[in-house]
Amino acid sequence: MIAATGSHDLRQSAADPVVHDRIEALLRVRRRRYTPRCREVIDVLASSGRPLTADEVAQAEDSLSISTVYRTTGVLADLGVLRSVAGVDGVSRFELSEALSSHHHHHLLCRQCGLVLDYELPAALEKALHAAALRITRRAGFTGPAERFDIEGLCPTCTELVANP
Amino acid sequence: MIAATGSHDLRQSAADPVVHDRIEALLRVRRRRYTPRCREVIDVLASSGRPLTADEVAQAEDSLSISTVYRTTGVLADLGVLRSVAGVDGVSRFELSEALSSHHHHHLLCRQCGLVLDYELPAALEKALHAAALRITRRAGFTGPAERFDIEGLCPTCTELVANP
DNA sequence: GGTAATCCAAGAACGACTCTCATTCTAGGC
DNA sequence: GCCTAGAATGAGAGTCGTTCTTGGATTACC
Repeated sequence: MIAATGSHDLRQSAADPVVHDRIEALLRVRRRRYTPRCREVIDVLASSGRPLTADEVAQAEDSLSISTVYRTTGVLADLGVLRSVAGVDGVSRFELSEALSSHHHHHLLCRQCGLVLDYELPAALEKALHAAALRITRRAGFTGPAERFDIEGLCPTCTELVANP
Repeated sequence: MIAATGSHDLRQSAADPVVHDRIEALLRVRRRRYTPRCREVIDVLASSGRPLTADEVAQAEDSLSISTVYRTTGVLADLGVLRSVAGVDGVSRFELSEALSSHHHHHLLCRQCGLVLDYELPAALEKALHAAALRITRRAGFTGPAERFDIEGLCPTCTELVANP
């Protein structure tokens, strides 16, 4: 399943109330408040069908300054609420962690404009990949592995632009 | 197979003469010289068992200034001689393209220090992944896909550091 | 209501990378 | 071997994404 194909717009719905509750609980443990700014960052990311750059998050909400977005995403990433996605354009993007968004997925990246979309793999293939990743990390002495099956290509918009410049 | 496990040192051997010849031919078509600096960049990358940052390349050869490394790697990446690898630390690393290094591989990344190592997947799994990637990109309207099965974790050195700070 | 902790915005600082420009090198013609 | 045009080089300035700092605003808790 592919989210936000073609156009680069954001979805309309905000984050599930349960998601907010879980994040608030996590923050409480760390003695941090679930502030309006923090909630806004979560809502923007939850309502987008794809990982967003700090700049995109700040643009989506007038009340969010760029430094607030960076600070908040940093804290939330530390807590495991957000995941940082390294794009091919050197700009990092943020998305809700899989534990909160409740669907395991990988990324489809455009090597021209840096767009990042989500997709899901068939369960059988996912299982085989996971087993292979475990074997490989163990052999290399790595710990705490997480695998990513990223696919890089040209998005429809950039493909069109290359064909008809 | 894992290259350069544990210690982060570089291999000793330089690039295969055939590799140099092929790169020189590619550069000639573009009216560019295969200069000593350019050759040094290739040698450093070919003799390393893992992708290197621009800084690491410059450090490996006293005669290479950082701007020369960035300029040269840019040209060589355009030609398809080098591949740029986006690390988890936001620093890009370079390696010989698979066409030249003649082994298809993926990357093992340390989320702490950013180290990138190479590894190879069993052929059967590689084939299944490739087929899945084709299906997914076609459905999303992407073109020219290239898939990457990156595994992220803590390298042995960083695992040790976390255990005994 | 008081106060201590946290949050916030603005802007400075930082670092990776790119660009600029004066100098050096080199291929190819004499 | 010498000349010259054009490519390559290195130092340093500039750009841009990201992080840090600071001083004031807000909030939780008493």
